[in-house]
Amino acid sequence: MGRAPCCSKVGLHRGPWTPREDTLLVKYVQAHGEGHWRSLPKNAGLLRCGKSCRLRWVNYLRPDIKRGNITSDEDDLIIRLHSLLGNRWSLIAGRLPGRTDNEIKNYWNTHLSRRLLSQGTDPNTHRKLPDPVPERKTKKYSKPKQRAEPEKPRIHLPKPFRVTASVQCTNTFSTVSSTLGEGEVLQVPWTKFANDDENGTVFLSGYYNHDDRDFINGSDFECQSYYNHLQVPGADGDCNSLDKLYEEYLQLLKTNEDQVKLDYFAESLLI
DNA sequence: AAGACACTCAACCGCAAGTTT
DNA sequence: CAAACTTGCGGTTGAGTGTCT
Repeated sequence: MGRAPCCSKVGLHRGPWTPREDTLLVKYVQAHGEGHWRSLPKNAGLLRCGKSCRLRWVNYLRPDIKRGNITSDEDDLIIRLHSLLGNRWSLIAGRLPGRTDNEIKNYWNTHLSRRLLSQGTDPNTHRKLPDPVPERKTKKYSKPKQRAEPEKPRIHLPKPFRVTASVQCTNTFSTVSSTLGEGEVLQVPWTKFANDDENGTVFLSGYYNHDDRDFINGSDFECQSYYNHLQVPGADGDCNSLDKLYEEYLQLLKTNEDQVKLDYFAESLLI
């Protein structure tokens, strides 16, 4: 598959993964955690290169992978994020819990870019084209059958985040939590104070546990602690951060001629 | 029924950025 | 500080499968 190997990896297994290899990889990562991909194959008894192991884990074996068709809401979000971020697939995937950058990239290339073209929009610039390109008649295609996999809980591991000084505290957890299912991720936007030249948003992630009606993994705790530490004025008063961010986001989309603002916003999404 | 074509997506690559020595 | 190593990203490829003729 793909191109010829860049270097000779004599004796290494290539191509599609076998169930046995998958099992070995999953067991090893469950026991030792992610990382150390270079030494992983040897330790796990796999005849694969570390890169291949990482890719397989990240794009297929991770327990938080969301299988199934991409919903229209996700469609919409991908298009909007792409208009802001371009082909930064990993960033876009970071906003879609359970989706991988590879999946979104594939989906964009096979569905969305074509659809935008047919709607008269340049998929690269998101600007109107003079002449819409008629959509190719797509044949009905159903996904090839995947190996049967046991139902797994959807857990979205939070991405590392950077918190800069002077962050506006919000209490959006309760606002959003009612829409979350067990184990689903919350990504709460925290807007920064605009008391310096930086505009931006920091996304913090956590899990919502309906039984405890609380967030786990410490993110909210850490943030709260951080706020307490900063003693930010109004730290417990503003519950409308999500709304504000969304409005801000819509405004930017409406005025997408203003590339500077868009770039600013896009930059703020960069972790 | 069979071959040609269309389509999807897993897996590959090279490269850049980050980290360690 | 530089070299070596590791990790992650985006672009690309082609095997496998569905649909059409």
